[in-house]
Amino acid sequence: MERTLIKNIAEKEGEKALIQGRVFNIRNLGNLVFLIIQDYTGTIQAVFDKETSVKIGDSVSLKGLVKKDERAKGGYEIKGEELEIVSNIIEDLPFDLAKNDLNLNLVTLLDNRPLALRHPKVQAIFKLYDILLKSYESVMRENDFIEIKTPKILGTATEGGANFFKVKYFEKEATLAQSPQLYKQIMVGVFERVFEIGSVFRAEPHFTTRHVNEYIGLDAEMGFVKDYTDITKTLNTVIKKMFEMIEKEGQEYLKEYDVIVPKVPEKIPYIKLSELKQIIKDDYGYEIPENTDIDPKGEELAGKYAKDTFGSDFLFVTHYPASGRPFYTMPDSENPEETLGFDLLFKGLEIATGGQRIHKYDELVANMKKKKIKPDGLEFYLDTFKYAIPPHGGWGMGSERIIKQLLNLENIKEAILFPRDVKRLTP
RNA sequence: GGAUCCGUAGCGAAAUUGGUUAUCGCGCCUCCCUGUCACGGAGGAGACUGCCGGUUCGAGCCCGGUCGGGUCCGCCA
Repeated sequence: MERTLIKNIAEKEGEKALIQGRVFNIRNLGNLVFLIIQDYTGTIQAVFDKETSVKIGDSVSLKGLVKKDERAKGGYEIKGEELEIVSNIIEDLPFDLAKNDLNLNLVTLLDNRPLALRHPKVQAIFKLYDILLKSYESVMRENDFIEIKTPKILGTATEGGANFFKVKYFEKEATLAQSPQLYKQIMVGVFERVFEIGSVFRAEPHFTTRHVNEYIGLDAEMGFVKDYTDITKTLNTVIKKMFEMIEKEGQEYLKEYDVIVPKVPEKIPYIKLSELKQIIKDDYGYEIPENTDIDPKGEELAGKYAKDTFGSDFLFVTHYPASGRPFYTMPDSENPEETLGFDLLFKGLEIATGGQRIHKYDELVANMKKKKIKPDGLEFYLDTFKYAIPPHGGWGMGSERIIKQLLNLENIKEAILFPRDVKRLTP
């Protein structure tokens, strides 16, 4: 008999069906036993009138008559006839998967990740993440970007500094990519519009709920931009489409978290960093020191400001000071102390960073000198600019941060299957 | 890296000011139950309170050390 997926059970009404899945819960009422069976498409109740030796967690294959029954969740149930345990647990599960909420400490959740992922509410995060990745890919393609994959093992750190991982590479020392930055810029000179979904490695020893040492970046780079607003406008469109797709396709999973997908404005409000700092000080009484980026408390207030003033969960913060931005960032011609770099905040958390880049060779070399960055190992990148790269720019987005903010997760690690942090290298 | 907090059955928590046998819920085991859906009921097992040392008549609780972890800051997506 061919397997019937649980989501298709209605098609088999009145017939005998074969269901394969895992025993999610057992409710034993004596001479009436309910088994809740979970496969990758959903759960269904099977009724047996004899007690079996089956245990929660076992993988089973069962045959029975599919009946419509209002008393069962979902309206259908299976009158069980044959039950075969195809793989049995040899140890009791360490926590109760059958409860509505798993209610585990983060450490327990992550230490037991393969098991915890069997819980529908945990799975919902990754179903939504799947939609998110798909939506990014499709909206980028719609806008003529082509997908590229750039190397993650590099000879030179992308952006200098000490926050990269060193790896042994045969006789040489290599580093793991901190971002696809240099390669995506090079590719602007080839395809003009490119995007990448790829791993990013950061060796910073951070201990926060929004950082990990490996994450998936949603990058993009585009050529022939008029100025940085071409980039923010494109990102605005991309985010809007992504959220629309998540809302359309993710209802089943969103409701697990009681979440309403926020409306992305047609035009996400913009504000210069310097003005934002002033507003946070004047309106919210919180002072951020000069010459620094906004701190987490400031970001939270910026989110509040965007909501209060524009009714928006999103806010572009522009014109970051040159001192805090990487060497390839285009300075503002009206004020070289500031750059044409921006951040995108979602509910008070930075989810993307981007900007216009320097496209002229001489300016790039000069800026590197100014920032005291040696060109050693970066020749392949710099040389590209000798051959007329158009004005361009792009962004890098933290995919897991979007999910964290969307579902109001306490920790970004909940949105990563197998997160890597300072303390955690397994599972 | 700095600051701060926390380690109590498999899981999640409680334990008054230092006081006698460490409590509760879930799970587990045995029994009862033909419409449960976080099933219900009765009974039972399961903990050297992370580890080492100290103070005290007495330590889960106070002190020192050690190991493990969380959160915030810095940094960033």
